[in-house]
Amino acid sequence: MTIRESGEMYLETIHILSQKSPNVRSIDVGAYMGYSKPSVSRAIGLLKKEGLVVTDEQGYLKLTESGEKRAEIIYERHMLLSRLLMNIGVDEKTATEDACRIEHYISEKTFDAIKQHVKKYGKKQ
Amino acid sequence: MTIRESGEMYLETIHILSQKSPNVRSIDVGAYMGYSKPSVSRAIGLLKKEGLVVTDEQGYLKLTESGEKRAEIIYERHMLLSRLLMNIGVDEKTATEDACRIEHYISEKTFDAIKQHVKKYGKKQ
DNA sequence: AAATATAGTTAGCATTCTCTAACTGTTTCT
DNA sequence: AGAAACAGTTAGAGAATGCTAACTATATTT
Repeated sequence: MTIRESGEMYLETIHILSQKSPNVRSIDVGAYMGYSKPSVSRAIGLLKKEGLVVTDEQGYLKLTESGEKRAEIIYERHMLLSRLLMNIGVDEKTATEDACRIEHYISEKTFDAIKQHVKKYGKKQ
Repeated sequence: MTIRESGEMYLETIHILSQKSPNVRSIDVGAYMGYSKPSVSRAIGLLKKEGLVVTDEQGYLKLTESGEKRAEIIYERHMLLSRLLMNIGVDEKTATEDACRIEHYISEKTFDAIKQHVKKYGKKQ
């Protein structure tokens, strides 16, 4: 089984929370995403089985190398997408929310085009 | 219960097929979408229950007024999205495919911004 | 130490949406 | 008329992903 939208969201969340503080727990992931503990527990279990997440000695969640790679791809997509939307006039909040929902369904090709576009027309905001 | 991504796709498909020929059957919808007969049967049943689709005297599928309205919204989104993607350099096939996947997740606000953008920078292609 | 709080898991349910298998009913062909 | 083909439905399975209830285990507070 390969990872899907839901799994990508969990990976991205761990990635984001890890930047703020390296000690990320399941409960923090759930709080951030607005999901219940069992939902997170199950999802993290699957990510562990996929070799994308591990828990360190103290029980904190860590992305493995492949998990980190995957999370970064999604996160980059998220950033680029929201920038594209902001470039065409969408406010930041809406851009972020929409980017979050559609980031999982964009092809590599489109993603590349967005990258070029954002590079050309204002990388910031 | 309100309609979701899947239902929107069925509505859009009926809308598209109706433009080519007004006599659309479930089997045509299935063929177009690549779904089995039972999947279509079930989905159309739900759309009928929602009052978005009816069958005429000869058993052909017709969108009701509200179904048509809904289908047009989605179709317009589809067109605008693929134009936006083509505007930033994505080839038509990829743009169409990606638009199809993300059209259901875009907010009204973002959609308005895309509309403005497409109006300004090349409405065609 | 006992009580409480916090984190995580297990079990089981619900929804959405696909599928195959098998049935019904209606045309169409020979 | 009988066989075959085609369209549609019913029954039931199964994957993905959320939930609540209830449990375990550990840490903290009194």
